[in-house]
Amino acid sequence: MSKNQSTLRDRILEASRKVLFSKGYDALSMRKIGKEIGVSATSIYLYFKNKDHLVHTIIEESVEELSASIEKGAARVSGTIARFEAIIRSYVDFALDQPEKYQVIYMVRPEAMGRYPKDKFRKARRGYTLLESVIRQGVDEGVMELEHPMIAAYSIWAQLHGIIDVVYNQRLDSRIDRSQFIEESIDHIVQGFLIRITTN
Amino acid sequence: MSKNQSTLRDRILEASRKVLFSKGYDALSMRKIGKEIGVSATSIYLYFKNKDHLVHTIIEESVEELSASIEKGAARVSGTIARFEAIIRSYVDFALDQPEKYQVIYMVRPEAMGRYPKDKFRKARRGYTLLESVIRQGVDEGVMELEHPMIAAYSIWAQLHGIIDVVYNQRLDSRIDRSQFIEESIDHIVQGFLIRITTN
DNA sequence: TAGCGTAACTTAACAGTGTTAACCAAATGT
DNA sequence: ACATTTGGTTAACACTGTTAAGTTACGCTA
Repeated sequence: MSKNQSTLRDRILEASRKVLFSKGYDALSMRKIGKEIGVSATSIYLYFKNKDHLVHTIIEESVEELSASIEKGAARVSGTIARFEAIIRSYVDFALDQPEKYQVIYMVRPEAMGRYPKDKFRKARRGYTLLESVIRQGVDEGVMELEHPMIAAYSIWAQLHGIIDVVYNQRLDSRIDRSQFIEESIDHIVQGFLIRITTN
Repeated sequence: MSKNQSTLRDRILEASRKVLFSKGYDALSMRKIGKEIGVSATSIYLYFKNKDHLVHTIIEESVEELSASIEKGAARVSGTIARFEAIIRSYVDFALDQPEKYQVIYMVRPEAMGRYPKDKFRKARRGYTLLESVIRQGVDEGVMELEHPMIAAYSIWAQLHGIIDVVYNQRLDSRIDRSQFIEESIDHIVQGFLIRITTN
């Protein structure tokens, strides 16, 4: 009676992704997933330790896609600054083009996160690692001026996340045009890292 | 038999604040609040329409305090850039000094938010409004160069939020010193808005 | 002073949640 | 042919937010 060619684990993931992407974390319930794919809720526990584990698996998928997307974007151009900007652009584009996938990455609060720890996040660091090396290159070439490339990389990440977060959580003033806000924000962030001669 | 001098509504808020600040949103349950203050869970519905309304009330409190704190910080200094920096500092300091109060502001996801809408957020805009006017002043004086002060103000807000969010959600690399990260991030953000002569 | 109205609160219940323990049937290995 | 494992099930526990209905006690008016 194999409902489908694909394995049950895959069907669980697929169904979960669907409701997670469309209705959000709170709407994701084990019983609903089970009903959706015609199986008892408890069967999910045969493949996932608990709900957090299930969600975390999906998050990992998205993180992987984001990383890949950034690497691809960076590879398309050459030159340090161009590459610097390309990485930033790729991050933002991913967030805008695939809102669901981006949002699940930041969906789960750290409390629940703690149980499935850091080593899983090595992948997440891929994008940031790339950014850091570009920054390091920029410093060597003298187009950027900063002391700690690693910190700078994380800082950019955080600032971009803040921008996207505000947009998606609708904390923007209604008078502000979404994409204008994003474009100008990117500009400011980028400019904040390039070398300058300040008047005074 | 008045358990306390204070009104029940106040006692509900106090208890809610306590668990919200210490254990987080997920740990906040109507029954627990009731038990904490020796009253049935349903009594809460006499003073708050539902759980969202209760939480929202507490959020408002915190937003109010943040706004006040920023205004106070801005008033302490004079000069446009000093004031610009003071606002940013006040925001960050509030977030760092009163983590619980800051975090509740961004605790609730927008879905649940939708029901208690925007007019309540006018207060939240007070801090941003102040920032916008300072930026406008900076542009007039020629120390800042940007096209849309309103957008810029929102952008700074978002970037700062991103920084704090990353810190609190422990998405930072363990090798990075927390306060160093914050200090350098502030620097970059500020520099991103001051006037400059880029060496191409 | 009796009676009414209402304010403040409670109990019981509904429908849902994550998770565990115990059980069962079919497939597989020897 | 028998034992073991695999892949699933049902029932139950202890929670959750929320509603409806019931109760108690106080204040006001006649």
